[in-house]
Amino acid sequence: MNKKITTSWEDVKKELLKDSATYKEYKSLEPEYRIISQMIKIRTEQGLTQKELADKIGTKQSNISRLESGEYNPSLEFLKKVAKGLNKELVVSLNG
Amino acid sequence: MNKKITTSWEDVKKELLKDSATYKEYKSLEPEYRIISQMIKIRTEQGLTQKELADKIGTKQSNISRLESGEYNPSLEFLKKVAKGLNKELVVSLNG
DNA sequence: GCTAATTATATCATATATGATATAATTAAT
DNA sequence: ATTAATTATATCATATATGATATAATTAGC
Repeated sequence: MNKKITTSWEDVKKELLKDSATYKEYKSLEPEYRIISQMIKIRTEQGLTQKELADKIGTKQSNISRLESGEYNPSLEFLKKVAKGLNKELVVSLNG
Repeated sequence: MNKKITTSWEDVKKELLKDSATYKEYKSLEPEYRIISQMIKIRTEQGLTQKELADKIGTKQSNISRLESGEYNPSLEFLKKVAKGLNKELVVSLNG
């Protein structure tokens, strides 16, 4: 009836990562996380660094990082600016 | 060579309206104005007043009015809340 | 026209986004 | 492994979004 009692750090990390993945998947359902994922994807596809993107739109690398972290609630204007820096158009609409 | 010198108030108003329409058309190209127009349309189609919508999402009528006026820069969260009040999903993405 | 309902505007308090700088942590290149 | 480049985190100052209340203006029903 005994399960393993000692737990390696690797096991812990694996567990943490699983939780993290679940959490991120959960979060990815929300529009703000979807748009952020899309922005990161496009930025990297274009071979842009955060700093380069920041320069293009007149802000700082740390602010791009903050946006991409998904830890806050950006304004429409800011998203529009970033979209422009990626040579994309921001589209916002209602579905359902 | 003379054009009409006296100008009626109606003429002025017509001119102002024309400018206003042009301005609104110009503004409507921007995503924030598109989404706002869509929200107003859906709200009225659903027969909801600003107050009713406000109550549903825990804010005040004046704040809905402010949003619908298009005179400021809403956050993604706020748009999401309003979308939810309209039983819709907010969709944000990059095009182009 | 009068009244009620709805929407718009003004204003204040507060929370929070944004810009900016510094620096830590991570990743890439050699 | 070291160094350089990139990204993440922390923090501060400032601007602005949001909630709230009051009231004006507009619109709808009668």
